[in-house]
Amino acid sequence: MIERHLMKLRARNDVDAREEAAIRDALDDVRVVEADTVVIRPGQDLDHSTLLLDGLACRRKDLRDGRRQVTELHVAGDFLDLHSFTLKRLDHEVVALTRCRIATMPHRALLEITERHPHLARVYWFGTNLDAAVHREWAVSLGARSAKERMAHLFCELEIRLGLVGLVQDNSYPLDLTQGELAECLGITPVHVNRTLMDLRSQALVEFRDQRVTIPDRAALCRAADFDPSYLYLEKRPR
Amino acid sequence: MIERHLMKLRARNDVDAREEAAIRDALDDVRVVEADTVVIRPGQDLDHSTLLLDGLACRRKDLRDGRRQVTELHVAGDFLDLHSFTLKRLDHEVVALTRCRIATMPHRALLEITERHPHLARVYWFGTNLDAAVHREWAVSLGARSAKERMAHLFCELEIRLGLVGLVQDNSYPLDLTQGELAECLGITPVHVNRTLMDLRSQALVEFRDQRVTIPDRAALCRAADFDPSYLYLEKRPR
DNA sequence: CGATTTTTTGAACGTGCTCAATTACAGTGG
DNA sequence: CCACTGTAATTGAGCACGTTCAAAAAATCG
Repeated sequence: MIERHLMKLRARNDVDAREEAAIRDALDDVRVVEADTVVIRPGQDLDHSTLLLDGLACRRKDLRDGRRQVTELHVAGDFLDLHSFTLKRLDHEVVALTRCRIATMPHRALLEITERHPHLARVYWFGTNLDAAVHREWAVSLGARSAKERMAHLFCELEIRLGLVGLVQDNSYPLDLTQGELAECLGITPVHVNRTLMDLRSQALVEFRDQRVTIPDRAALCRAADFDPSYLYLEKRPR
Repeated sequence: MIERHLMKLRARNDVDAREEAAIRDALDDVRVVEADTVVIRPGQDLDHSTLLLDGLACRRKDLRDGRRQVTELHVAGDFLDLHSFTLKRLDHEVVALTRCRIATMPHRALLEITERHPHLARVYWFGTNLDAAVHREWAVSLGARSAKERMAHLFCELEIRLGLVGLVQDNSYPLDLTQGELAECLGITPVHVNRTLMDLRSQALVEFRDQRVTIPDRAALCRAADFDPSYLYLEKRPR
């Protein structure tokens, strides 16, 4: 059940059996939410954090006039709002983009973890800092990269993040997003997403069809994206 | 010396005398760095975090071809890299934009704080999550707002953040940035910064001259910026 | 004061947007 | 199985925001 979450944690940090048990104990409620459901509303008082067991979700901010920006995509194994443990309310919404299986962890349980498992507490603090690193990279994409580079960059990021949790097979991974949703991630219009996808496909850099991304030539895509994975902190840190 | 830092913390969290003393004890080295100095290089191994006592600094990411994006501006009282406590190296550089006074806090001391002062540890965890919230809002600006809105939004953000540490007087605050540096924050060219500034000034929304920002009509500027300060988490949270 | 950086202005250009229409596709009920 | 419906993908044409390149003016600094 939390195997994907553990895979993600252990890619970067040591997590021993006691800590693993503490995580399992801290989780209580598991439920399924349908696609296009707002899981957490901005401003809502929160007394628990939510772990994504399966599916695709995102953090999204809405402007008054209907414009929207997705600030992060979440894959299986990610906490959707570990930061709510300290923030107690969110400045953004959390939305299920596909049908999602989620588990909740009460902040009370997180508080206990910080007291009884200081190392695990740092691992989780690291987790929120990793989200921030992803935010920074997206800001760079949105501010300094062309539409084509941005899109290539996102496909590279997801290839690594999904790979960590075992969801990449044969240069290909599932991505159940519409072109319109992709547009909200990339800060461009759906029409331009379509044209950019065709452009990338025509160069055999990425194929995006039937809810699947295929990357024929990883090195070429990384080059086109100016992709440097160091912001994903993939090396393992000592305990 | 750390008065600004305490003002920032206390705007959002309770910090008692014992905790204040722990912060003072944890800080050791104070020094001055000149304007346009790279304070922290990306990838560098870090065993301490750096607190900005005075001056203006930023987090900046550089692309291979010279393009750059600033992902956050830092004012007096901000930690420049509290996240390095868990990350141990940064995915971005930290640059002093003006002459800065900085103090360092060894990670060893931070580790002690997390063990001896769990509440203060959460306050600092909150601090890194606040940086992430600012990153998200910048992503929204870069992805979904026009150049004019972005610029107005940044001036609103800084008005609040500098206000918290006592640096706003009479609708006006110091901002020692060139138009070129502003361009790197906003993801537009220096030429367009110039034109956008003239546009904002012609509508009497903002005046930016002589390293100072003046906001004649705060409400009007917020409206033009679509500014909603809730992402800055200005309400005080219970202990 | 001369040297250098920053700001300002102009004109042509291009990436990505807008608006609109068409095509493809998936789901639903008859 | 097919007509019907709604959503998503695709294509086209004109347009606009912001860029690029270049030069001039102004401010800053030694």
